[in-house]
Amino acid sequence: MDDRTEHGIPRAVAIAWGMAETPQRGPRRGLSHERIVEAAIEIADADGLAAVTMQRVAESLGFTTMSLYRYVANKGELLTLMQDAASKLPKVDTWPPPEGWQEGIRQLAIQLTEIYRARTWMLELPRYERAVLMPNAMEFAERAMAALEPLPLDTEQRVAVILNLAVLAEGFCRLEINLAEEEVTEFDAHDIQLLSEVITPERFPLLAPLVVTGSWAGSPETGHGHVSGEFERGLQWLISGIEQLAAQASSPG
Amino acid sequence: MDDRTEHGIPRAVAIAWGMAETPQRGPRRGLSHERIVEAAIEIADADGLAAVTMQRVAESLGFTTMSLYRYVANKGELLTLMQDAASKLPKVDTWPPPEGWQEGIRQLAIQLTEIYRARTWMLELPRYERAVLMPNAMEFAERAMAALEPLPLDTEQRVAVILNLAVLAEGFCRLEINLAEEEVTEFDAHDIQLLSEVITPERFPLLAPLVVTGSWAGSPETGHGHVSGEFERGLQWLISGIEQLAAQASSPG
DNA sequence: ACCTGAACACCGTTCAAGT
DNA sequence: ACCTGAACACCGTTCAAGT
Repeated sequence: MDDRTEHGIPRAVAIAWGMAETPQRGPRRGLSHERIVEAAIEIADADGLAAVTMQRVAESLGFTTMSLYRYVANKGELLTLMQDAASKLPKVDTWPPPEGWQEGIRQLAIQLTEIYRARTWMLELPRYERAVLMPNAMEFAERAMAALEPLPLDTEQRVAVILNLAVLAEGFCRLEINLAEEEVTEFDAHDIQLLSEVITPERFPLLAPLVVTGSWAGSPETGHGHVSGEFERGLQWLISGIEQLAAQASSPG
Repeated sequence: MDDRTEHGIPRAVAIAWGMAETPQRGPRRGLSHERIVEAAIEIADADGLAAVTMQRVAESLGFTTMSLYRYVANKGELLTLMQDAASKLPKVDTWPPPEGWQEGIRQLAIQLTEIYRARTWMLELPRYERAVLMPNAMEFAERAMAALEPLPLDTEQRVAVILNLAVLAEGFCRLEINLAEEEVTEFDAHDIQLLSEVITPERFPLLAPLVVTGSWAGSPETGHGHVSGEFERGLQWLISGIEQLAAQASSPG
């Protein structure tokens, strides 16, 4: 099975949109794309992405490993489908929110971070196991477009807002998880003492003091080491940048 | 070999700073951390990250696979070391640039994207094979701090700028590579026709028209599909956000 | 058309042994 | 202390065969 359809569209995109025909004739057909993806996500949720092997996914469904290959060209395709399925935004009663486009932007950003934080395995997926044209990525973009509608921006500007929003949210989640898992967690005074032998004021005049005080990559006990404050600032800069642009656009000259 | 030192510092960090003692006594010692990392990077540059196996790295150095494990606790540690070694910023004559902090910020962002674009395998590294305290990450932060020095910001604000800068640059490189490799490259009118059957104006009233015209995930022939314009906008929003903050700080009240 | 079973060509990593 | 050689416990994926 090739991982492209007869067209330029990746097979995973076609499957996600339900465009990959799975004919009804023949034996049992106990399996389906949906069931396979669902089972894989359950395993990732429970035991992490490394636990998602073709064997284990199949086993959890009561089928042979090889039966999966009738539905999926390779493991990467399955991962791409998992990524999209896990990206489903929460239902909202009214959209965009009446508080204004800034609130809409902010809510979308927060919803993205909640998705990633609930499923950190999503940020462990290989870079290429994602596609722009998947249903839930489109849904995100559509909601963002709706929130931005009252603004006097051209298409490219709107697209830029959406991409920056997504990049910021994902990037800071990644950073947050890295910091939580890596060095920072178990830092103590002794470690900092040790690091300060190489991170000297001579070599890092501006940064060395911050490392010592814990302001840079600091430990949780110093009140740093979480990065959500920096994310909110970035979001605010994005929003005020858009405000400025909108003001220019509506009063030209 | 454990992947932590006796302290909370990850072994990879200690190695990168030259704090992991490799005693001189004993047989040949033909190997070193530097040579191993260098060899691994050469392989990644030539044949991609997937080609970097312990066997191939060792082989390219003329040693047994297992000899590597005397220097590196596991493959992940090697990947972390590769990440940092490949993150070396270009030498600059004068820093920060005399044109002002905005130019400094911009130059740093561009330098980051050039590093990633030259070595796309860096963006394929698993999320956890990165550490904040590695030498070249520190060097980046130090340069950014130097560029920001004239500004009346507090420490947390400066840190926020640096993190947003890094997140933006990396995120857009990732996006750019995804778009180049994935669906977009080989899109034609027929594909769009096919997609427009599921991406309908009913379900995606604002986005569907953009997909048809190629403004969203468009093909190169329509002039879209590259994302550097959106990155520059984000960078500009970041910069004007900082300008605004700085103006507030210097004229309080 | 759907699923199975056996086999292949890899991985990273262990362990005990050599010098 | 440094390196080797053989072995282990996995992977994803192929292929030919069953129903």
